[in-house]
This record gives sequence, C-alpha cells and structure tokens, in this order.
Amino acid sequence: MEKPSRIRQLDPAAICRSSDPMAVRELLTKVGDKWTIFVVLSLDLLGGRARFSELERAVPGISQRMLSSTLKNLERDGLVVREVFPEVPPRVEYEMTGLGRSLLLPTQGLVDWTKANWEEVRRAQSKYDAK
Amino acid sequence: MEKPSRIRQLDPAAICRSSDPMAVRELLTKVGDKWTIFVVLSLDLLGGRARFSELERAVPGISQRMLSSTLKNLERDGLVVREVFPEVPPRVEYEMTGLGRSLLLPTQGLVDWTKANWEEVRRAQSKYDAK
DNA sequence: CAGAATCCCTCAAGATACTG
DNA sequence: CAGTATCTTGAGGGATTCTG
Repeated sequence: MEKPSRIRQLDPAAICRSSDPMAVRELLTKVGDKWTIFVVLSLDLLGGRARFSELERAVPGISQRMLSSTLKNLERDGLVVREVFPEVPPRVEYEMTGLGRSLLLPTQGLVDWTKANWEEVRRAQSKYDAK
Repeated sequence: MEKPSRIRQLDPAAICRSSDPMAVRELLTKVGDKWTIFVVLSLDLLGGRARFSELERAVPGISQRMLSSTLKNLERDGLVVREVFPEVPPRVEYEMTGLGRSLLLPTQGLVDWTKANWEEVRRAQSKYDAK
C-alpha cells in the first residue's frame, strides 16, 4: 500500500514542472492586490452585474482611478465583461463571466481558512512581536 | 422552494461583516507576494523541513535577502518554526507548522483553478490586447 | 552557513483635477 | 456618469557587501 503522500495532495512539483510555472503566482498576485477581491466580491454581492457608480459605493474607500484600473484588469483577464450603453448620461455595466464566477469557489477556500485560523495567526504575530 | 443563492455559496456579506474584514485581503496579500508561495511549496516539497541553504537552492532566483525576509514573515504568522542549532558552522532549520500545512489545502484550490483556466485567461488577455 | 546592512530603483496606489 | 490625466509617495524587491 502506498503512503498517502502530502506531495500527492498538493503536488508542488507539478506546479514547477508546468508549462507556465509562474501562473499560480501571477494569479495570486492579481487576486492579492489592493482592491481586486473587494471588487469581485462586491460585484457578486450585487448580483453579478452592476454599474460603475454602484461598485464605487459598494467598495468603501476605493477611488475612481483604482476602481477603473481594477475593472480593466478583470476585463482583460476575461473575468468580467464591460457593456457600454449609448445613453446620456452614460451608463456602463460590468458583469461577471462564467470564468469569473468559477474563481469564486476556490476563493471561498481561502475565505474559510482565514475565518478558521486568523485568530491563531494574530496570536502568533503578537507572540513574535513581543520578542 | 428557495433559489440556490450564489450568495449563500460565497457569502461575501459575511466577509464584510466579520470582525476583521481585512483579514482575507491581508492573507491574499501575503500569499500573493513575490516569493511566499514558492517558499511554502518548496518547503513542503522538501518534506516540510529544510535548512536555509536547501531552500535557497530549491527556489531558483531568490536572493538571501528575500528568502530571509519571506521566512521571517512566515515565522511571524506561525506558519513555520525556526530552529537554530548551536554549531559551527551554524545550522538553521525551518519546519512547517500544522497551521502552515493547513494552508496548503485551500491553496490547492487555487492551483487547480489555475491549471484548469489559465489558458482561457491568456486567450482573453490576447484578445483584449489586440484592440 | 545564515544571515544583516546598505543603497538603489521600480511600480502600486493615493490625491487631485479635469472631461466627453 | 464614468471615467482619464498628472503628480507624488511609500513599500517591495534587486544587487552588493559585510559578519558572527
């Protein structure tokens, strides 16, 4: 009987062997930036579709510049689509794609981990800082 | 019958309501930095315990400064422990904690998503950039 | 061997102002 | 309303040198 290897579970070697070994880190860098996760979660919370000003209100503290930039990146990655309505005043709506929604599930894994373990992380930090 | 709500699945409202609404983003910022994921995965690949120079070799391109800094952060967060052996020449070993190992599982969710969808992201980027 | 110290540079992000 | 343009700052990270 084979031992239930930790490596089989995570397979980090496969990550390093993959055709694009940086993909995972690239993803995490994107998702880990200042506003992306808040914009994505807010967009989902708003029903998966919202206009610029709605998102601006839904994400407290974000500037127009950063919201615009974040949405542009999300659109570029195919995670949201941008729809412009030829009206006056202008209306632009952003909607999550299937790809974007599919990213919500693994994100949930991190959310759950954080909920379960953040206090322990905080305690470790306090203990470390006490030295 | 209730509609199977997307919100119930992800519950972003709960994130915003949580006692520390920034925790998830903080975590993602940490994990999303330049070297953390490579160090964590390499440490796991090396059996969950390794010394400084082993990690240096296992993570191509990392400098001593960044490896030291990354390990210090991981130690501060309670994800690895640092053990110093009073020898000459000095020997220092780093070992993943249970908390650190527990983070590998949700990370795997992101790894899987990336494997499954990165090509589509790349295609979206190319299409976007073509404009 | 396992770092710490120092210097330098780039870029993410904030502040503010302007516009079709 | 939905952005863009410009300027500025601070933190992350690279290169190099030094040391217990």
